[in-house]
Amino acid sequence: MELEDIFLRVIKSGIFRNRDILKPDYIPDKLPHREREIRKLGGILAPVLKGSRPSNVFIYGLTGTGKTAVTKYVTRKLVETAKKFNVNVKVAYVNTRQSDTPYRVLMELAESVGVKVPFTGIPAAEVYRRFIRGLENLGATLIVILDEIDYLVKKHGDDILYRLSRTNEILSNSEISMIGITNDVRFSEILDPRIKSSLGEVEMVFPPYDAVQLEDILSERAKKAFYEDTLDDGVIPLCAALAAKEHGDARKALDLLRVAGELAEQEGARKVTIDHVWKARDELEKDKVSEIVRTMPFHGKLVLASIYRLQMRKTSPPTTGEIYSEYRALCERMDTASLTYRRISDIINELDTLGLIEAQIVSRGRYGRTKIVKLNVQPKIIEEVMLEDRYLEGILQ
DNA sequence: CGTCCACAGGAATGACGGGCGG
DNA sequence: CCGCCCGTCATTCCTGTGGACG
Repeated sequence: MELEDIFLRVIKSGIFRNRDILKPDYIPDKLPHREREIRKLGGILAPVLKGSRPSNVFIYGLTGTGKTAVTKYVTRKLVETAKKFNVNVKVAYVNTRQSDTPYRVLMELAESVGVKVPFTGIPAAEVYRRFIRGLENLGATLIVILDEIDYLVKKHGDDILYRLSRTNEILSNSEISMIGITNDVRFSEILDPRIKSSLGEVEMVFPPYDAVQLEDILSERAKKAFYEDTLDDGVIPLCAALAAKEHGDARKALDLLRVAGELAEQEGARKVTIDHVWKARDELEKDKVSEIVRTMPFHGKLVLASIYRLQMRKTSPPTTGEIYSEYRALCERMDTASLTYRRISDIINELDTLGLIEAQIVSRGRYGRTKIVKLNVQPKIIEEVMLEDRYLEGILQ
């Protein structure tokens, strides 16, 4: 198929009215099945409009349960209202998975109050001081949203949470109030009790969506995103069902629907079909994996290849020890110095957090305690992705 | 009921490159 | 330009542990 044909098809296609509505960062004006949460969070933050500091809030919920969307939605409305009543409210949104060091978090906070800070070179304490100074100059109430906060704490401890939670004692002209968001249900267990009580003045839990609710969400957005009669009957239910299997992840459901639409468009189809949804599922997985693999350090790729090889060869899922010897053998073949066992153990954990594998600690009694590892993506996709890298092609054989 | 396997994963430390402030 | 501090990756050394086996 010629490239120009694809362009023409997309131009002529009557499928998408506005595809941005299905993108993950789009915040709709209606969030179905989250009305209760919106009202509750709104109620918690409302006191800021009368000049008092809102309680800190802690929000739990699995990925794609609307935590971020609800928080952004409510704080956006809050800022709008504050403007009308001439109240000085600022919102700082930090995703601590992207900004995954205390330094970078402080940097983003500083930037949210208009202070520029270099990427590195100065002590974190100095960034903190500049942030405080910047905030005092504004004389505002700053609502700090720390999204995916468990990433930061697991990697770097809860020091900055402690510091941030006590910042109000230093401030005279301003205030901060915090919203912590996490998808780790057991996160509070690893927190220092002092931080837990100050950060979790109010706690909210976002339940997963079920398939029916996901259908509502999709239908709501599809009305605006697609032209009428462009979706086959089964499309939305299938997207919803697939996402419901992944613990009711609405983001996943929207991705599926959007990519299915894009595939239909590129084919020049008049309608989005169930088939497009299945293809979309494969494509999303492949994109995820190849993105991760591309940015992974070399030895991470070798470890992943080792796991793949073992899984193909053996019937029982491999353990850390087996993976390590396989990895050593691969290193030898590639004429590369191997890393230590300890490091590989960490890399396996990293692959786990990235979602490429699923690692589970098991005790086999007399025969020791280890971690058994399973690939969490289709082997076919690992193959495709490894072939893209010319240093790695052939490594799977 | 104690032992002991096969690891998990914490702590300390070091090498290294980037980007300051002086 | 230098010295300093940073984050990142890696090594070394280490203590901790669930449960089948004897």
